[in-house]
Amino acid sequence: MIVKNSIKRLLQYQMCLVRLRELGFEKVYSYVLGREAGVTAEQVRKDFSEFEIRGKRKGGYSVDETLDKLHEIFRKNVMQEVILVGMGNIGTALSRYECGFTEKRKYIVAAFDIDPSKLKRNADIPVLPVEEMEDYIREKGITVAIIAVPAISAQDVCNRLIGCGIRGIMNFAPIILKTPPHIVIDNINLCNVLEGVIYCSWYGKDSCGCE
Amino acid sequence: MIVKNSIKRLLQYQMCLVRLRELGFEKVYSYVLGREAGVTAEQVRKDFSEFEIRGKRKGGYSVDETLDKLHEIFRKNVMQEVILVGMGNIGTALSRYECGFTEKRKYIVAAFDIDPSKLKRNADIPVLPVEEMEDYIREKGITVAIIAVPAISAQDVCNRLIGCGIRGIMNFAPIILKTPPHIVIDNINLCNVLEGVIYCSWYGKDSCGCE
DNA sequence: ATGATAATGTTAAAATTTTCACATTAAATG
DNA sequence: CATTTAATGTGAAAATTTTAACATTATCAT
Repeated sequence: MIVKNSIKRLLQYQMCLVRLRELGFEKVYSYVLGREAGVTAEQVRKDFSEFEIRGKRKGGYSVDETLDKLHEIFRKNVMQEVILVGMGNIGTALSRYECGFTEKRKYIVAAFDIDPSKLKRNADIPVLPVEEMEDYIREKGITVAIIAVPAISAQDVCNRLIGCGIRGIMNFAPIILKTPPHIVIDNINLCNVLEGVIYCSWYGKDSCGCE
Repeated sequence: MIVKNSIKRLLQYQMCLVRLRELGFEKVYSYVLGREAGVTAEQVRKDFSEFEIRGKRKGGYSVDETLDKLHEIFRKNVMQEVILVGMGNIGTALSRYECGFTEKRKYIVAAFDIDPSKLKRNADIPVLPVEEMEDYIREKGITVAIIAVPAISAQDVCNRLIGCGIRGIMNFAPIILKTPPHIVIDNINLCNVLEGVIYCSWYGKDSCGCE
């Protein structure tokens, strides 16, 4: 299962709205938000319509009300606990990453690694041996995981995660994981993203479609 | 300008083919490659058709020939030099990241940071002060950059990059950069990706569209 | 050889996504 | 208070993307 584009845009809008609020905006028009989020005004209105976010016919959208609605949609009030598997370069960076714009909440509650030298049971985000992974997930009722292990072991890790109740996976291993259809997965292949940018920057507009 | 989906899939195919070759495959059928890459066989054939990658009516696609074609499309023989701006968590991880599956080439040739304590002029990937960024880019003729600075300074960095000839940007700052239409940009908002996965893992299939 | 088979390649259809157009309505203005 | 204005909200159109169907052709078996 793949995350829908409209969901991704909604998250963009959320991010933009937080920033606009910081800048003192109390209301925002679809074309302003569109400009900020890099989409058309029509797209903003259509997306908002789909999720029943309403504005005022002349006055645009209330920043606060819209953010409230978005926070509700994305359950910002509920604690979102996520585990991280693999404390290599990417894993370590993620464990330290604080997103600049969205409201802060606790994301990663524990990390797991196979390498004994990386374990840190008492750190802020404890790094535990992978043997304890399944028990931890079951005990805490975790449902979302980040895979940041080498490609060779990613499918195995994935299977184990699904086996103990994980339903959503953000995967950084450069491999397409095979999962049952109800599992949500987002593959982020950093090399491929870069290659795509390089390709399009060479071949130009026509080869890459839209604007 | 956004990177087209078919380009992204082509890169997936490339990755899968490298792996299949390592496993000893000499030819591959569209449905096998589709399975590996997480798409349908028709999609594979359609994409290959678009880029004039041909197979044999019964024998499938030659792994080597297809990879040659893909390498040509993505100019794997040409050195692809990229610079990195911002040596925080993400930047540092990227500077150390070796993609597991695609052929190795030199990607990041230099990094830039504003913090004097992070500079390392003689490292494998030198970390230089941002003041030297423009000169470096112009001198070496770099055209692609990775932005991994805080959101607050990302637009400024972006403007400077474009000003000295950068045409493609992979952006990790949680903000939509405003760029002229011919600039290629791929925004990777890690928090939003995770939020999207969390959302869909809660609300399930129907809310996230396709399979 | 020759026919059956099993894959590709391509054209058409379906589905999805985005854009457009405009009716609607709240606010501002005189 | 009526009129104008400037935004939203939505249904239809357009564009894009994906899927299906099937004609084509290389291979394999007899």
